[in-house]
Amino acid sequence: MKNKYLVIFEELEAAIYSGKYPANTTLPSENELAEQFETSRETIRKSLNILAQKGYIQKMKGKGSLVLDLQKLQFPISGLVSFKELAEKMGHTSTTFVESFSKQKASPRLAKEMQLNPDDLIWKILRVREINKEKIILDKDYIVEKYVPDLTVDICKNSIFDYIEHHLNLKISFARKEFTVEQPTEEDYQLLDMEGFQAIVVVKNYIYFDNATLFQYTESRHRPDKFRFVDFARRSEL
Amino acid sequence: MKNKYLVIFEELEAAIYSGKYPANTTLPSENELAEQFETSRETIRKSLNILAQKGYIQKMKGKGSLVLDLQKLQFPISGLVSFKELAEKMGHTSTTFVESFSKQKASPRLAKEMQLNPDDLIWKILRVREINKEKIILDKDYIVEKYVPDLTVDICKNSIFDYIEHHLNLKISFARKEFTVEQPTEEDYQLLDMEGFQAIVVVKNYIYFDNATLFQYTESRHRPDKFRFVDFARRSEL
DNA sequence: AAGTGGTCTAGACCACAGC
DNA sequence: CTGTGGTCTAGACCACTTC
Repeated sequence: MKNKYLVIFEELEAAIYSGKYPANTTLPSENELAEQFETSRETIRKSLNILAQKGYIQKMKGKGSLVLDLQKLQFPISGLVSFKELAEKMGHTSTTFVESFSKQKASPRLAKEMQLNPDDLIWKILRVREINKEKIILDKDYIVEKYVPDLTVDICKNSIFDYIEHHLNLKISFARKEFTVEQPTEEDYQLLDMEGFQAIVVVKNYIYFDNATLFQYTESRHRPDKFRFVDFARRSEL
Repeated sequence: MKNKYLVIFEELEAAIYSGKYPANTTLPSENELAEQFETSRETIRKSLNILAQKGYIQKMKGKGSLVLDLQKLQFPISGLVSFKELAEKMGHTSTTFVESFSKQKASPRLAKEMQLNPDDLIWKILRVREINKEKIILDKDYIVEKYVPDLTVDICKNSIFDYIEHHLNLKISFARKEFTVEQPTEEDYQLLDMEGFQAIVVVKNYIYFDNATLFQYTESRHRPDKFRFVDFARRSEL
């Protein structure tokens, strides 16, 4: 935590949460903040841009940086967030069941979808997520073995993301997500508490490392009544 | 279009599309680009950051800016994109039917959801979107009348966004989107070609101006088989 | 006219990759 | 060691808002 602009961003974020800068007031001007934090204006601007991008403030030319109402806007569950992080944020009791766990050669279909060499091995993991005693999510993970060689069932019971980021020290950089709604398969009916629902929300996730290599493909299948995705989007100017 | 960093972004974007910078090669270094475009490195960095945010490149410390494969990643339909823009991008023939169009006092429920004064008037617009001869999307728009006073049926047949941005010259700034899957209502069955589907994808959209005032609430109801949402997300580092 | 945020500059030092 | 991108600075000018 040494980057000045990140430190300042976090201080301002905390200050907004604490009520030091209430909603519908403006932050001190960029020049004032630069003085307060003993830094240059460009650095302050970097911090403010993160606040804006995350939906804390709205900058207005000639006026100032308006603090937005977090209550009103609620909180985006967007970005790359793992099941575990999410469940904890919501304060739910959750359990993960590892239904199957194996290492195998990629099927031709998968090899194509993940752009693998034909002899690359992949981990194939099937997990069921239970929230409040209901089996609601089916996660199918396909992870390139050569990048994440020492996977175990125990790791899968917790967070694979956590293991990759903190134990292997690999940086997850970006992901492409795709949302669709499909007919449930036999597998869905068998493994989840479908309660008569005849649709399933499928989130396909292609996850990339820092160096732009695809290392994981995840298909998350959610019971439709329990699925909710919130996004905070800024209008791109182009 | 006078901002240097935007001009440079667009040139680089075009160059990537044209094949001048093929996938899996690196762009010229920031110093080289600064020379080429006769500008400072910080300005170049602004342009490159937009490219990265949009998924064109991946920056790697010590190495360079890698051009990503657009074919592989496909294109995100994310952000705030109107139905019309979207249909045109996909190359589909599309029609919009304005089912109803009225100005009225906001219902208590809506007034609360949109944080309005009890005597504010709103436009209420019901539109059905037809793509390839199938009625697939039901759009319910609620627009605060005092911000957009002169709405007409003709405008609704085209793009309301377009009207607001280019004719009223108001700046749309950000939106909060929420995706859920629900049971279709009677209205859905009546107005859309539901073909036996028993679920509907509901996208709730709260749209804000530049000055952080909420001016429009839109509920877009999609037939589940025709719904697809793609997102390109960078891992936030916090 | 004074204050605000938006852009741009020319330089500096750092951490990291690769030879 | 050199070259890369990442951070930071101190200043400048501009467009916009407010008085």
